[in-house]
Amino acid sequence: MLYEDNPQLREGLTMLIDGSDGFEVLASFKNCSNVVEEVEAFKPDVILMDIDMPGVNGIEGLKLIRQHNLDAKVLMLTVFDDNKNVFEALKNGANGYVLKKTPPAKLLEYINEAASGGAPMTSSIATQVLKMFSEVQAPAGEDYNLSDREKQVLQLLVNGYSYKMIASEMFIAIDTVRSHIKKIYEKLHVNSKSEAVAKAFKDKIV
Amino acid sequence: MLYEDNPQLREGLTMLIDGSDGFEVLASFKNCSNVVEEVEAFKPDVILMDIDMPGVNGIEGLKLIRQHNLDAKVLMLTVFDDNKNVFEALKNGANGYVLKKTPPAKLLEYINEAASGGAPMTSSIATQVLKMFSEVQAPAGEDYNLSDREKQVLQLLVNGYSYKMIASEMFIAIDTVRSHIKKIYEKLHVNSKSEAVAKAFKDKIV
DNA sequence: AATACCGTCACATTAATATGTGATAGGAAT
DNA sequence: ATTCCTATCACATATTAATGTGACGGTATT
Repeated sequence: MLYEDNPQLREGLTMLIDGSDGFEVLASFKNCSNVVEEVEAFKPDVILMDIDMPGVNGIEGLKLIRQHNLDAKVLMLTVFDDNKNVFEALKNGANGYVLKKTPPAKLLEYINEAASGGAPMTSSIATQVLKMFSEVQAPAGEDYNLSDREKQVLQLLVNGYSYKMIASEMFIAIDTVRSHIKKIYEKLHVNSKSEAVAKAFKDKIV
Repeated sequence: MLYEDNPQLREGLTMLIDGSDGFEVLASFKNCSNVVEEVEAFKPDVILMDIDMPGVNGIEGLKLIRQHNLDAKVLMLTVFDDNKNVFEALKNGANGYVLKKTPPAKLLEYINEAASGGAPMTSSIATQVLKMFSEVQAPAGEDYNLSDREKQVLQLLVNGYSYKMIASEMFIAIDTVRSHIKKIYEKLHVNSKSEAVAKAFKDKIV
């Protein structure tokens, strides 16, 4: 099934696919404004989905399809490999992401791959995807050198414990808790509980 | 360059690669215990890196290579496509991830792809990668129905502002800040600043 | 017109936090 | 042997935060 606003490209793709053994275009549309009904009606194996369409675009269409738990494979098909759309598409459960400049033979291969549970991606996209992964990585930034005891106190702070509760949880005096916390603040360069908690999350200390 | 502990496979790969036009194995090793020196000495374009090796394994080796900013492409080569290793490898900057069962011709193609800046992946791996993306997605959990003003206050709390500071930042009385915060606590089902801050992070409200 | 929020402010009280200044003891490193 | 760090505890004080109760005007919905 095809979603593509450009009539020429839509026809071109239809001819390519219909003209190939084992492939058939069930239907094609110029945007996703009725995507749910259409997919339910035609039950395609694979949907070629353009992103940039007037009206309801490809990303929105993809979301709708996934929200309704329709089990078609969705292969995003677009001119640009801009970071934002790639990420949006992938995190919303696209099954692949290929550029329109893909040669026809390769495109058919990709459709097959998507149909059989693969994840076809143009290599420039795959590279981007990998880059996103390595960027997700912990910034390996400052370690802050929190001692074990300090980490433990911070953990309890994050969990919303008061000083008193921390003291009884750790079997130490409340004043000891205080001094740990003071040390933590120094090490994290903050001066309030909320900042410490926020930093603990941001820097993945906890 | 090859890192592979199994001598048979090491030789087999060497023969395959050396026997192919345009390919050459510079060196091969049975683990990564001296990976940094070796990579610096041979300056390979692409490294085929087994993961499961005694001593310093492939993931560790990859980390070492990236820590030292050596610019070789690293293509992970492994028997299993287990989730944990895939994720570890990718987030540490692997350039590709292929299974050992890949047919020889395809493997050479993958090496080429890696060398030219691509991101070759066995399709089962690519599928996993996509799955990880969609899992990263916000759980679209509870909305908590915070009003605009409440969100703003929460944001400032997260940034470590005191009530007084929030009041002056928002040009409202400190008592108004108090009442906003009380409302926030009710909506988030918490009863302290740190819990609210923690929840704000966990549920990506901010 | 009644209801339900939102956003604003006030007063009062108790609990918790932040900060300063020490002190003691044990372990690790030089 | 000395220094440095961790972990523990104490006392004191000022600031903040949490909670309760109540009020007023505005907007949106029904």
